[in-house]
Amino acid sequence: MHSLSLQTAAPHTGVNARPMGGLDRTLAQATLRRVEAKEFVFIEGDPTTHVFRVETGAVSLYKVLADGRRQIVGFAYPGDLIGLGAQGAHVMNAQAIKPTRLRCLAMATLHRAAAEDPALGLRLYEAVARDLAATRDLMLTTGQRSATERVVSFLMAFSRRSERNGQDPCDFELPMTRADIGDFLGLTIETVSRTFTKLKTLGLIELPQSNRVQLVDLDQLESLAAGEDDRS
Amino acid sequence: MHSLSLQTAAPHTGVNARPMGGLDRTLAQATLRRVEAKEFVFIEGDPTTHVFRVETGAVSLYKVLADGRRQIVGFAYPGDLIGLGAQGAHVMNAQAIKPTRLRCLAMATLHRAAAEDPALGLRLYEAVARDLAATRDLMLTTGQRSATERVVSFLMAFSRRSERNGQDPCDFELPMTRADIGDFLGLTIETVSRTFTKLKTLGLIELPQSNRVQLVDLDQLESLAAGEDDRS
DNA sequence: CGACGCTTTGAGCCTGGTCAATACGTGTGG
DNA sequence: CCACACGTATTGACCAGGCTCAAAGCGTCG
Repeated sequence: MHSLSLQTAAPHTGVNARPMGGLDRTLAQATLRRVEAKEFVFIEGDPTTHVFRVETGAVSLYKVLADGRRQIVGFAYPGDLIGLGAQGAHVMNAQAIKPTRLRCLAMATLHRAAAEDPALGLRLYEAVARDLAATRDLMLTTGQRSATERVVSFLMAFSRRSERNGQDPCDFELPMTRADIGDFLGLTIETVSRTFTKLKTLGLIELPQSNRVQLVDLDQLESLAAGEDDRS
Repeated sequence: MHSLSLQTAAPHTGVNARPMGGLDRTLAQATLRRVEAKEFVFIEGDPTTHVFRVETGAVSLYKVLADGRRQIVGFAYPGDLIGLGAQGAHVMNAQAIKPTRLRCLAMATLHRAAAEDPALGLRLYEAVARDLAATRDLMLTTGQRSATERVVSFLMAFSRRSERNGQDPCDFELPMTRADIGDFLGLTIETVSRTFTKLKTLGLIELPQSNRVQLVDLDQLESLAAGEDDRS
């Protein structure tokens, strides 16, 4: 059980903080910060002074090219840590996609805590490793799957995440816009939208509102997602 | 300087082992393993018993979908560590792309060494963080860039890597096939090949042999790579 | 020399991008 | 209360970049 971590996940980067032990205690007394939708938590180039844990809300993590093209590399939801793994300066942007509350943990504090609690260092290591695994899964998706496969994979991953959190895996609200989904999956807004409509027409999903999704035919969606790599 | 790592890099996943301190000592006496081209170092699902450091040769790291589509998430070159960050079982395949020698380090040994040398744990953490950064860079490329931009980015990254290793940044040999490059960049063999020919026609590169590349016009290539995200 | 693996090149097609118009929802101000 | 504006989403028509299928080239090894 000293095993180095790594796990599966998907539109869930940012690291899930399941049994975070000592970290929880440390974070409980960390200062709370509120950010509005579209407000930045940190920006590329910012010195990495803090690590944040999302308490409520949601945050998008992305990189941009000089000409503005944007790649969202992950979304962080309640329980996820963001800002880990950056050395000196952040190499991407973290922007809230809805009103969000965050626990702010100074790097210095984190290091102090890690020095006292050797298990904490391992925890952080595992957190980053999990992020890495999620990012690679995403790469497999954006690099190899068709538009429909990508969107369905995304929905299924979100569904699993819902379930993990004890919520309905077949009826959830997407906190992000079509543009966010597109920049996450490497598609345009239009393609994302068209794909949603197609899935609705096929009777596989329902869209009571544009941000609310109901998965109707899980089996068929599963098969549309195509070739869940291996595991599972 | 307890700062958590993260750095830039690109077709260079697998983690570069610059000043690896205690790890070097540990690895120096680790057993050596030779694998032929196309031989596997480990396969998805294998128990993670060892971590490997590439001594000579090159290894591709990839995930596959059920239907065979393949995404190479990185290449490991001499000095790079592979197998880190996996928990219990490997989640991808590591396959040599040319005759390769590896140092094999048992997980148990690694943990023992980490217990004695606190800096080592940090090192491993940084290694994984660097991998994560490289993977995200790659995501930006495969998700947002055009075929030409991808191929040129790839070549430029390879060139930088050559330079880091004290070799000619404008004349190098690609150890991988067109298929590997394609599966790395999310393109087909044909597109990769056509793009190479196009760059040659434009007078930006030379291809004395299909695996040997000479970069002729660095400036123009640089601009073709388009929007180096931010840094730099 | 022939076989095999890798690469290059060609022709045609299709998925997804682009450009553009319209719809929808919410908040604001007259 | 309605008109309007703004941001987001949907839909349509068209286009093109990259994929597919197919046929040669080329190098290497037996």
